[in-house]
Amino acid sequence: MLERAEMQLATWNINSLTVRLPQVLDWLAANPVDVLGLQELKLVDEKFPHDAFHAAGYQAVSFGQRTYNGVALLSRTPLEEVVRNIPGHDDDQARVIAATVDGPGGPLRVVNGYFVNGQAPGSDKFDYKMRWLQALQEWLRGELDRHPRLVLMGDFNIAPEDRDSFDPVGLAGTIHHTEEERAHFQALLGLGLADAFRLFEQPEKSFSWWDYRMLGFQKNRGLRIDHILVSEALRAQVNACHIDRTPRKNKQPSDHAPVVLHLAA
DNA sequence: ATGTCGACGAATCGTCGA
Repeated sequence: MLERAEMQLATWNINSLTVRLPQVLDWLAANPVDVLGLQELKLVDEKFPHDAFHAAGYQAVSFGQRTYNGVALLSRTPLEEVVRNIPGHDDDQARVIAATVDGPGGPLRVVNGYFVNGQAPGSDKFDYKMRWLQALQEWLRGELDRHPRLVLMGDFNIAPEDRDSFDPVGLAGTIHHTEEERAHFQALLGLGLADAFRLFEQPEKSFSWWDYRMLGFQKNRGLRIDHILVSEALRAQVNACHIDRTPRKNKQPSDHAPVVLHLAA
């Protein structure tokens, strides 16, 4: 039996799987990761393209909804113990899917989330974001007890620090940048999770999202809001973490770039 | 503040969300 040198996981907000399926398949062909978490499917489970992913070597579990939100996990190996949304937290928006996969050194719990955007501080949507983040944190506390080897990935819609924003001064206090959102991000780290991207030296102005407007990508006016957090039990196995900007250069790109995690076998 | 997208309904654009 051939032993894999490494396991790779990735997260990508693809802003409509209906539109972006060809790009996801192209990216997987060039980047044959073991696990991929997708956000903003914007389609119902009945329309999820299982056949296309299966042909590419992936099985998938999805949690979709019409028009908005929707998340999925793709994996080369079986996805077990699938959980949809935050247990005990009543929510009519499809934002979380979690599953257990075989990992290097033992099973790996993968939690994939499309965190609430929150629109603007003071809005009802911001209040919902705060409640959602609180519920996530409380659920993850137990989830980490049950599954010490855990990865939390997704579109967090939070720029954790000033260096994660193209304009930390001008955008101070606005959505993605508020103290309240950043406190929630720190609370997740306080559970024993580490921001895998920051375990390594990274280029300055590394971002994962750029507004479609105003030539955001061309001017690198972006935010780092897509993250992969790893539990303490996994930390020593993290070999690398990087953002792949290449799909953002394509025609008809998602506004987000994939983030990739390398785990040592 | 926003020149872009994408989904939707019911128009071939207006509205919403991001």
